[in-house]
Amino acid sequence: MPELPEVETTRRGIAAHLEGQRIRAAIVRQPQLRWPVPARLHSRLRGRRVAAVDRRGKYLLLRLDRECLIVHLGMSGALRLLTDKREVGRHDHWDLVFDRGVVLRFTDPRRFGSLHLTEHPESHPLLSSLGPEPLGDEFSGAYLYTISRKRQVAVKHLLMNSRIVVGVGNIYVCEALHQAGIHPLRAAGRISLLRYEALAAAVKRVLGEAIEQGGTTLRDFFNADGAPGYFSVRLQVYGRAGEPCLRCGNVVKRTAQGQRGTWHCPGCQH
DNA sequence: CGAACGACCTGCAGGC
DNA sequence: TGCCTGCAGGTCGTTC
Repeated sequence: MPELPEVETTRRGIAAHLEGQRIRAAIVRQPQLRWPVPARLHSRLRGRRVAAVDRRGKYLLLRLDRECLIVHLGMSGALRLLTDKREVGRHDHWDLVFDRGVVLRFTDPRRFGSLHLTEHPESHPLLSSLGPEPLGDEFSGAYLYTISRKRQVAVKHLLMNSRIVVGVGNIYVCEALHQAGIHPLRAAGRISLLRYEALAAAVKRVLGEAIEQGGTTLRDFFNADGAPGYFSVRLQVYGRAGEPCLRCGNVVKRTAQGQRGTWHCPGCQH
């Protein structure tokens, strides 16, 4: 499900409601996620106050007074804020219960999501070797150009490597490469600085616009209020195999790159 | 070191 | 109707 815009949409949906609130209970129904949920979560969290809700790449950081909860939504995960009693579904794996009946509920059919509790998130193994944020100043055409020299990997895979840059998943990498006119299979080390500047700008533009639209809902993404995102209608290539390219009119192609689908326009991406 | 691939898990659409 | 296959927004660990 979620790439950076969906995670950021979730963060914005829950932050103001949770910051300053105390956790009254933690309920774990299914501890077998991508990694086992920390043991004795309830006793470790009860009474703790949420100081802030931050994001690093696709990880949400619920900063408590001392420790930090690291939440990843995996492929199909979502967090919702519930303000009234709601029936517990088959994939509702954990809840954090706050005052006045407010519940933060994690739902994840495929269970690729995760929950960690740590005192030092910045040095946590999951976060310590992440690359720069795509919307920050460190991520630029010059950065991509420098880091990609002599690398044979396809540029699509370079952008999806979280050590290079975080938060760029399969939807938005296809969209950004299309906007920049770059073929997804092109070797990363054989792309000019000028084209990388166009690509970095495209990444920032597509992610920024998707955040404005509340993310992309393909099947099952919903925000903290249970509403879908509205970026789907703006997708230019992702999922549009056989349809005309909206820029040049050629037929959009779907290919397989590794195990995953890649969509591109043979007419305007080289 | 870089690159390729399998692994984790469930749900759904499509073909027969 | 039911069974099978392939596909789905992520990313870690293993192998070459």
